[in-house]
Amino acid sequence: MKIATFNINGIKARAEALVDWLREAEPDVVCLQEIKSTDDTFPHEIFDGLGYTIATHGQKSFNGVAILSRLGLEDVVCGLPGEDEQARWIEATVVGRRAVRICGLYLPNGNPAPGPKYDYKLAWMERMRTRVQELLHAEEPVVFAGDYNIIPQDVDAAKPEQWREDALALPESRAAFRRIVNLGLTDALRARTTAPGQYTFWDYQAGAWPRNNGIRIDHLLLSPQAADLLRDLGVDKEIRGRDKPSDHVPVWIDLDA
DNA sequence: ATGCCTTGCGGAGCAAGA
Repeated sequence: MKIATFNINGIKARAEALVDWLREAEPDVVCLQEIKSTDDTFPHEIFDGLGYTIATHGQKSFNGVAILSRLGLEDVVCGLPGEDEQARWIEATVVGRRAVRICGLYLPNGNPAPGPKYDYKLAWMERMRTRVQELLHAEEPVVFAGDYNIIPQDVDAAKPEQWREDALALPESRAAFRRIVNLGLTDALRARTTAPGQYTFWDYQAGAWPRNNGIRIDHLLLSPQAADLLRDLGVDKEIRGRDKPSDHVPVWIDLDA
């Protein structure tokens, strides 16, 4: 079961590029972030003939998450428990040979820090931690896939000094991320390699892509039962060099499920 | 240097991203 996460940065602006990538990569499940679309205006028609079932949790202009699946989607839940005006979380169960709970998330950016946006980020992460804890009680395969807006360690940035005061890398942000991971999750990429340079985002500005000034902020965290099924992982980096790309690239895992 | 791009909204220039 190939499961990908991709911050698409506007589904309407990226429809053609997304379909091209789907045809090439053939993922079974895709968690999309920043669809920047309501459920009503989500362009379902661009996926016609590709065989995906789609669940969306959108809002006007900003944020918005969705899950695409070639294996169907069951028990869809939108949003973390508690009130939230921002569409950042969606869950569904996908059944292959094994049933896998998929959580697609778009964690708040949090800049500028300190400030109300940073407070919202940390509070959101605490709400996520509670939900992760609940889901882990089932002792089943669960995948938490998305744009975490967290640079876990200095090795995950080309120029870590540029991010010292940033909400993506502040010690309190990293500690909140570790509190989630330490519930028993595996960072799928770090289970495969300790190598530096595994970036998933390059800013549009200041020639970040040609200079390879990237950061790793898109992650797939696995429950113990999902980690036991991990067969392969990849970052589809070449997508970033195409015309009109998202500033993020897809990250995927293959589970023996 | 809160800009350097890019998208959405709406029909000009902001807000937001990271």
